[in-house]
This record gives sequence, structure tokens and C-alpha cells, in this order.
Amino acid sequence: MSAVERGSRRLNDGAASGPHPLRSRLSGPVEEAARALLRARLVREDSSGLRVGRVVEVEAYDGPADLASHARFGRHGRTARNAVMFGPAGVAYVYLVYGMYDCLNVVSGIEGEASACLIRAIEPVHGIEPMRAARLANALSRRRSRETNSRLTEERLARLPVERLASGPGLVTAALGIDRSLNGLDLLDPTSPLRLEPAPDSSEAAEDRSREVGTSPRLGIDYAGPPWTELPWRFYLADSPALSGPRGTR
DNA sequence: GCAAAGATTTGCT
DNA sequence: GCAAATCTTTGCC
Repeated sequence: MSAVERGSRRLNDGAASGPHPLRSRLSGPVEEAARALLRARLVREDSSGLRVGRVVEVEAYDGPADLASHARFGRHGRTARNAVMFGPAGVAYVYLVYGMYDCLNVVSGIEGEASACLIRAIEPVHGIEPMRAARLANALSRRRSRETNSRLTEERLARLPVERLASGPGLVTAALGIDRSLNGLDLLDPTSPLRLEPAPDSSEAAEDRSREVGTSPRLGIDYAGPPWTELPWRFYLADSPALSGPRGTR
């Protein structure tokens, strides 16, 4: 076997690797991409170990015509920030919102389309304590926490239920240690330090598949105006305790 | 070069 | 329930 052939095989199962199981659906219409992301595993592998979450809430953003999308900027095309949105499906688009929180999107559709899905919440599956530690480090890095009472912040986070560790777009990135340095990363590459994997073929995943999908308008996009504020482009597993809140539909 | 606003979260009233 | 925190990006002068 040549080095190239070895590189095209999975490290652990030895089977030939075909196209990524999510690639086809992520390359389709953005609503289908959003539904494909529900139940998928978001996997973070770095110096603090392995962290895995089940995607339970996403929002679809449909390219430059969608006035709620960052792809609408750039009168004559793309801007420095939204450039990766115009790339192929499966690329990470990470941006800073409100000067404080990083948000993770998965680029979808075909190249040049610039549609993407915002990961709004995950249910922690593995690496709970590293997630909690990352949330704490993130909270303490903010001036507000330092000036008020870091002891209280610490105690609150220590008691925070597992399903609240990543129950919002800014909390997903905090729990998994995701920032803008990961912008442009290929989430469909099984060797990426941040990647997407299909729900495993197990009884646990069978339960996942029976969970109902709910939809609602997207949150926090009043600036876009109708019809964009009305489209039911937020998708979530209806029974999840990890949905974003308190503003979210719980 | 400058002003305005933002795909959020938290803590206090 | 409301407003502050915080800083990058964008559009316009």
C-alpha cells in the first residue's frame, strides 16, 4: 500500500474510507443541511483530551440574499470575515459576536452559495469535566467576573447541570474551546481537532433517531425584518433539556 | 478615519 | 424583565 493509500484510510478501523457520511446532505439545501446536523456528534480533540457533544439545536442561514446572514455583507462579493462561507460544505465559519462570544457555523451547500448552519446547542456526551473546566476558564477570563466575585462564578459553574454546559451558541464554543483560530477548518476531515461525526450505529443512536424535530423562527435577528424573521429556520430536538435559553423556545 | 450595531450571556432590579 | 459588557466588522464620509 502506498503512503497516499494509507492516508486515505481510517486510522482505527482499517476499512477504506469513502466520502464523509454527512457530506452529501450538508451539500444540499440549507434546511436539509440543518436537519442533517441534528443528532450528529461534534468532536473536539486537543490537549485537554476528547470532548464530544450531540448537536440538538441549529439555525439555517441561506446565503447573500438572506438578510439575517453574514453572507449579505460585501456589496460586490465577499468580505474578509465571511469569505469561508463561500467555500465548500463542511468548513467551519467562526465569528465573534457582541465583542465577547465566538459562534460556530458549518458551511453548507455548494461552493459559492455561502449558506451555513449555526450550532446553537449540544448535549455533552463525553468529556464533561473538560467542558466544565473550559467554561470556567472562559468565564473568569472576562473582566466582569474578575471584578465582581470569581468565587461565586466558580461555585455556580461547579453546580451547573450537564445539559446547561453548552446550551447556547456562545456556550458551545466556550465548552469546547473553539475560537476564531479554527475558522476555515475542515470539519469533515476525520483528523481535524474539531470535527463532525455521524451519530454512532448503536442503541443510543436508535433512541436519537426517534426524537422529534421542532422548528421556530431564528433568534436574535430582528434587524433582518420579514420575511427573514418569520421563516422557521431554527431546528431542534424537541425534548432536549439542552436547548438555548432563557430567550430560546424551551 | 469614524460611528454604529451586533446570529449573546449574565447579573441585578 | 432589563441593561451592561466588550470589540470586531462594516459602511460611509
